[in-house]
Amino acid sequence: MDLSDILDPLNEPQRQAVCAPSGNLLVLAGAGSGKTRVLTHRIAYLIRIGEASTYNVMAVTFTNKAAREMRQRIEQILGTPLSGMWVGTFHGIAHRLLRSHWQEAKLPQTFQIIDSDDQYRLIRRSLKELDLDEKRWPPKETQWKINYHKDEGVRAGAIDVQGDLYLETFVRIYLHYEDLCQRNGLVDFAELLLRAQELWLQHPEVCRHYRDRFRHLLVDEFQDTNAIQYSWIRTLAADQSHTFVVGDDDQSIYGWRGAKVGNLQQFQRQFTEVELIRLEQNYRSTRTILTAANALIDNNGDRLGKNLWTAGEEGEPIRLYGAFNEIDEATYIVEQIERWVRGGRSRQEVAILYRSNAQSRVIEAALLQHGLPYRVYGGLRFYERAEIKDVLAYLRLCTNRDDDPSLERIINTPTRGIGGRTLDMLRDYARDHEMSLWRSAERMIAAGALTPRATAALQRFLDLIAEMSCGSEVSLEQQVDAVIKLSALGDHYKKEGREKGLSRIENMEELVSAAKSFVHGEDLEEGEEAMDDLTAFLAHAALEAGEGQAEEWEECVQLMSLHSAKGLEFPLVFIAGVEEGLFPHKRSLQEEGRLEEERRLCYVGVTRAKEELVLTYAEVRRLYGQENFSHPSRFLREIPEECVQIVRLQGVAAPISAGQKKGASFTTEAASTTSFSLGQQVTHPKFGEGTVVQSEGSGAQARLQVNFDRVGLKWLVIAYAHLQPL
DNA sequence: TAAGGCAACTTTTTT
DNA sequence: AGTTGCCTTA
Repeated sequence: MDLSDILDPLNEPQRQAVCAPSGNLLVLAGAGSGKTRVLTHRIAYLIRIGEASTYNVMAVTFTNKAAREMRQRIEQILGTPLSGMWVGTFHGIAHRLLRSHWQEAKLPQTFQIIDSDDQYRLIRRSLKELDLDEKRWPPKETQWKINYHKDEGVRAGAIDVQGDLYLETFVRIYLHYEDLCQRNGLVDFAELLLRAQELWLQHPEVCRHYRDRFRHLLVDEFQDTNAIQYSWIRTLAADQSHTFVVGDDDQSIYGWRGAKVGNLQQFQRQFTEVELIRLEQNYRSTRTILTAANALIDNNGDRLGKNLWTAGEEGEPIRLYGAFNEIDEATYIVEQIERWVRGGRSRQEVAILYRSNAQSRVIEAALLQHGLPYRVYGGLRFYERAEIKDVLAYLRLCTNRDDDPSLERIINTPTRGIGGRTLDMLRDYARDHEMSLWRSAERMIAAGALTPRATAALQRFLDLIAEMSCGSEVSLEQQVDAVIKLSALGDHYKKEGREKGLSRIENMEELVSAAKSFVHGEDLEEGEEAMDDLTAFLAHAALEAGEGQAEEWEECVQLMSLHSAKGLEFPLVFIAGVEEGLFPHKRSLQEEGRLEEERRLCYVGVTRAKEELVLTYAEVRRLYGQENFSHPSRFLREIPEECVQIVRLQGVAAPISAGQKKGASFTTEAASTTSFSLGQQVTHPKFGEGTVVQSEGSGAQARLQVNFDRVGLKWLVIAYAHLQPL
């Protein structure tokens, strides 16, 4: 048997992992150490040597993108399509199970998946129905709490309130929400996993079936699994499956949303005879970058331990630029990118990373000013746009009339004379008679319980939906098209103003073509043919929200948060805003363990860089309309000096003219022969070194505000302060 | 019913 | 600063 195409591209530890005998394996894969390669080659290997067929393998990832890539790469190696193999996200696979076993899972066959926006609306509705004040029960927080419990595998009924009034109320909300979902046939993201887990536990015969089948389980990014995901895998694996887990505790950055780094250790303890393999050879970054990354992460305790190394070159030093303000910072970054491009390199190779999305604005402005094309990751995705969600709501109502949230969304969009009064009456009726809004509308019309005007408007709406639900005779594409035409959403959005309305209409057209190219049923198994095209399309829309922008991303500088940069790599990386308070973020300092997570985030950022890394911070940053004075991040001190080249322009005022409204590059000649300018480095006999950040007054009263490295902000009268320019 | 004004937010994000 | 959701007013 020829295994060379699978094994030759691997180094020793990688090969060990790929060829390990069937058992439980934990691969601790450092950044850039070829984790995906190991995963894909492992699967290819198992199939090639006949240890498993595609039918026996389940591979789980966190994102659809990762799942797609994995499938693609394995197919490439094996040169054959992978039918029967389950490769997908936790949620995607759970969904698939629930579709096949909707009865055992106690779901209606037409159940639909709701995204967090839909969930938010449902929770607000629950609060309203329970007569609870949103001030006391902020919907966002309540939503977070419910999801937290679900992620921990805890149902409302399982919470012991112990006479705690607050907790008791929370449980009432949680219960009500669960009830609402059940009655409407709706399943939120966390519910998918929880239901799937309960399906295993309550139906051992179902569980046994899949256990026998999936003798090989592979899980990517294991450090990101939460409690329910872990126990789901644990339940499925039992002691019969071989579980191959890949992760990196140093890249765990999602603790704040319930991910448990501890699951890596837990896996080691709970699964039988876990072999541990470390991948430490890095194929991505220069030695300098790795030295910095290693030193940085070494400040975290409680690690599984790992040291990245490379056979490659030392490379350029990491550059550190201390900007005067965020505008100066952005200008510096853009100038450096221009230099890079002048040197014959491509814009696509450059990424600008930041801790919080709000930072992108200033950088975008600078890029725009210099005519550099860029692309910002994050933000609203395709299926999350209002107009798309509107169309989807119509479609969902076509499949399931009892979907109240969808009905509420579009009953008066576009406006058709069904106002708040009518809706309130509908809601009351629905609640009193425990039925859906749709049925209530039918009944109330029949009973003549509404004004003639409202009755007519409602009837028109009911007829409209009936007209749209032409059933399975027409194609998916035609149905989507019909909904858009009949709903008159186009006209509705046209009123919204030229630019915006036009793009919304384009998006709706895009949805039609998405429906056209949507193929469902390629890889169907027994019990799955029950799902019709429309249901499958709606599930797809909910589970895969789509790309941020479908626009061309060639030759663009990439802007994104540090979180979304995980898993990517770029020859030139900027990390902007490396300041105390911003990175590490001040809100992470309150909570236990969050600082370590921030450090891991920094580690992730640093290890994105292949060739060059530039870190920047600003002395003054305007954030939320407030000027903030800050200090370089502690993380900067944790990077060895010999890796870093400091590029602050000494003794010369930073170029602050751009956008600085008043006092641009002022001087204070009157008080002293020495002049100071904003951003200038100075030294004080008592306070040490600092930066001039603000000025006030003139002549003998002229004062300067200086941000000192050691003692922070001070106002000083120039005439007495004995400041020396550095 | 629709528009306009005002107050209250503002870490990170996938499914 | 800029957005977003809520409430008032026409």
